[in-house]
Amino acid sequence: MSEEERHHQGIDLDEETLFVVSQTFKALSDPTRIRILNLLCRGEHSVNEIAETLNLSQSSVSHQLRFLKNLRLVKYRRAGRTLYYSEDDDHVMNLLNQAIEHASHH
Amino acid sequence: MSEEERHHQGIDLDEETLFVVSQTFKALSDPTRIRILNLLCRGEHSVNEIAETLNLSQSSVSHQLRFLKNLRLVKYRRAGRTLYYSEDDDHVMNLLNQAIEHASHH
DNA sequence: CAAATATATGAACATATGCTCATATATAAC
DNA sequence: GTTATATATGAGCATATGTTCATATATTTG
Repeated sequence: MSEEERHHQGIDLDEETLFVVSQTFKALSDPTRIRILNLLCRGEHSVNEIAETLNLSQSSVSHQLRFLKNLRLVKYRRAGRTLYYSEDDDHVMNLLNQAIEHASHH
Repeated sequence: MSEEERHHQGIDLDEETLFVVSQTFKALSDPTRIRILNLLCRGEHSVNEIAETLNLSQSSVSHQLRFLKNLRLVKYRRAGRTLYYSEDDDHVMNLLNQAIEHASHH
């Protein structure tokens, strides 16, 4: 059995894979972060735009964006004093969209 | 724009969808639960088998199985005094396997 | 029924998490 | 430089989470 095939069958996950997977899902396990990522699906937004659109405090949004940035799920570009955040991980966004798609059909 | 199309574009998630999605990912955000689900990918296992195979306490496994059972991610069948647990949500197992597959290629 | 085995459960505890508040930093306009 | 605006950061707090320990429940065996 090859290395790749074993992954599909669910045999002993190594420590690093386990950590990465759990961290990834942890990022998607909070309603606020889901709403932020879901908003960024539509395109880039500044911190204040996110806060106003989702009715969250500026501080809360900034903290969550730092969290998402550390996991490289979002990135930003600066324009003057405004930072425009956007998504930065197609694979994770794909997982999120699959889950939303599945959950919303009920 | 139709209801279905809006989901793909990421506009306002309703409260229930948000809750279901966050709960689903929360289930997948813990290393112990990931290991349990990953083991159940290979077929049904009793509580003690899971505990021994993954080197976890019986109590911890039972608690986590209750968690997973409440979310209908696992089910069980009784054989005497032994309960054999197995996976019960193809969609979520699919999300997990995608993440594992992606993470393990690094 | 009693003893043994498999699993479930509840309390307690330490740690993690997400928010708010206050304040700091950075850029722009004047 | 000073002021205004956009964002970041750190402390503090309440709640959530995962584990262990002790014990309860359920099923089988004798």
